Formats: sequence, C-alpha cells, structure tokens
Amino acid sequence: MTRKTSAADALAASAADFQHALLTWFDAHQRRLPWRDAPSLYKTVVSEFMLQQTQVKTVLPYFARWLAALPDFAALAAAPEPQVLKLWEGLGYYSRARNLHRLARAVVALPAPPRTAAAWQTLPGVGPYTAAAITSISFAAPAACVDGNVVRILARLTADPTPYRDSATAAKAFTPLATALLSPVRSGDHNQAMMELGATVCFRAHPLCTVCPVFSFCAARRSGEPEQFPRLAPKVIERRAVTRVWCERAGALLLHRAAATARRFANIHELPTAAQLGVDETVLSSHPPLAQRTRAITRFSITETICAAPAAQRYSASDELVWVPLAELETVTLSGPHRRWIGELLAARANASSPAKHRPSPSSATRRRASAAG
DNA sequence: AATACGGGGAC
DNA sequence: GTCCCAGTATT
Repeated sequence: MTRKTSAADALAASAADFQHALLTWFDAHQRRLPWRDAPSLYKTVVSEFMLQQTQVKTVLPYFARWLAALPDFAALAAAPEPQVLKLWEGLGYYSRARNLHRLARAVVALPAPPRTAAAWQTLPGVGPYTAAAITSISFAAPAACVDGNVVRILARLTADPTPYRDSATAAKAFTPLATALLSPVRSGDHNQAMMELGATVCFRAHPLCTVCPVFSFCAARRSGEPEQFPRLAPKVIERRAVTRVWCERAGALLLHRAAATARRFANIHELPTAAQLGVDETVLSSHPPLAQRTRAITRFSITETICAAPAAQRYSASDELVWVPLAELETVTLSGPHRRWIGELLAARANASSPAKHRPSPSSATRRRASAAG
C-alpha cells in the first residue's frame, strides 16, 4: 500500500486527544441497540454475523427473532440446521447462518470461548473485522475494527487521495492507522464509536460535519469536500438472465433445494430454473411469462423470468427437486426474493379468482386453475 | 489479488 | 438506475 501520509502521522500523534473526543461523544450519543442491552458474548457474536454487509436497520427484526428462539450458544448449537436457516430467511448471504451455527457448535465444545482476535479468526465466518469486534467488545482486546464506516472516517480524517480498487483494499490499507488510533483502555467502545460515527454523522453523502466530535482532526472537512473521500473505483454491474419454472400439481409447488455442499443457497429453496428441470426454454416462451422480476447482489443484476410449466410435463422429486404443498410453504426456507415473488404470484391468483374482484380475462383464469389442478 | 456470495436499504 | 453496508471464503 501507499506509505503513511503526514496527515496520518499527525493524527496518530494526537491519538489520545482523538480518543477522548470520540469516546465522550459516544457516551452521550450512542444509539440504543438490542445487542447493547445487557450485552453478552453471544449477543455480540450474533449481531456481528448479521451485520456483515448488512445495515443495522435491516438486522433489528432478525436479531430479536433469533434471540427469542435461540437465546444462547447452547441453544444454537443444539438447533437443527433447518431452524437456523429459517430464522435467517430473507437476510441473505446464507453461509453466514451456516457458519454461525458451526461456530456455536465449536464454542460449546471448548472449555471456554477464546479471548483473542487471532483465536477467534480461526472459527468459521470470523475474519479480521469480526474477530476484532467480538474480542474488543467482549474482552477489551486491543484489536481495531476496520469496516466500511472506519475506512470512510479515516480517509476523511487524513484526506487520503489514494484511489482504491475496492473497499477490501482500502480496509487493509487503513488497518495500521486504525490500530494506532485505538483506545488502549476502551477498545470495544472505541470501535463501536467509530462505526456509530460513520453510521450517524459521517455519512457517505452529506456528512454532518458541524456536529462531528472529531471535526477538528479532519483534513477533509478543512478541504471543504469531505464527500470526495474515500476514493473508491466504481463497481461494474453485470446483467444476467435466468428462466424459472412455476410447476404446480395437486396443490404442491416444485422447488429446487440446493445441495448442502453447494456454493450458493446450500439447503435453501428456490423456484427451479429451466436448466435444472431440463426444460427447453423455447417451449416455455410459447406462453406469456407469469412474471418477470429483477434481483441484485454485489456486482450482478439478475432478471428472472417465471414461466408456467408445460401442462403435459411430469417431474419426479429428487435430492434437489422437492414438491412442497402450498399449505407448507412457510415451513421451508426460501431465498428472500423468491419468498416474496411466490407470495405475490399466489396473491395475484387468489385475487383474480375471487368473485368480488376483477379478472383480467376468463381464459387466463381458466389456465391458472388448470395449472393448479395439475 | 480477484472474485464469489448472488441482499437490501437509501437516494 | 446507483452506491455501499458493523465482510468472509475461496481460488
């Protein structure tokens, strides 16, 4: 990476003053969050897993539901995986849930949980950030968190003009400075304060410099253009398309459940793709699609076209193809988008077949009923 | 070092 | 549409 700039040197030299300003602000202005109420190692671990690449607001309802169902490491370790995945349904990045499950089983097998960042980082799903967060918060370990918030704050404090290819590269580059600034006596609060500052004051757009507790340390504020930092290369979005099949027979819906060893969606259900069913897409496109939806993930934008299965076609259940009765859809774990889309399609059909509601056309209603009857 | 993971909120 | 969020695992 680039050498340390003079701005970073000056900031590190003021570390004690910086910590005092930051922690005084945090003591007065931190948000009340459920994992800060009667904090415990377990709450910290669960919250940090959920917060990987996910905003606080999104996590809140999942965290409450999770803690109610699985209140401690022992309960999580003893839980069957389908329950764990079900509790994670809709939160995305499902390997986090499977890793957290494995981690709980590893922790309860130990005489005591590890207390150092290095030891935690050997556990599944725990990288540099999560190890620092868990051990600084729970054990006052001297490990600095470097997440997106911290990168943004440090890039602005030092007005760092370095163009970074991505946030991971930037995080690595800022780790020495974050470590130099870390409070040696309140590392957990310091780490949380930095992230709190990024989330509530040092916004990516329109930062609130006038109320910032460390504005006097900030070179970007002095420059007048704090939004110019950090400099990150723009992401290139790749478009993809996939055809899904809606196949319903005798009140059951055919779903694809990815293998436990699959890279994506291990043990998660989705509508099967035409390829997974071995259906020729040209046959499917002879009728208008039931729906077309777009989902997005990191650098991909995926348009999914959902088509009705050919009426004459028959499919057998297998390891990865399962018939799920509509009445039992709630019991399986679907991806968030497919949970939503399937609900929308069923609701639209119920609406169309209700006498009180308008029907688009008799023929389409008849076709849907025929499909439903198998 | 790159890329996959293939989610979702806010603008 | 765009950006990026309390990142990690894999190659």
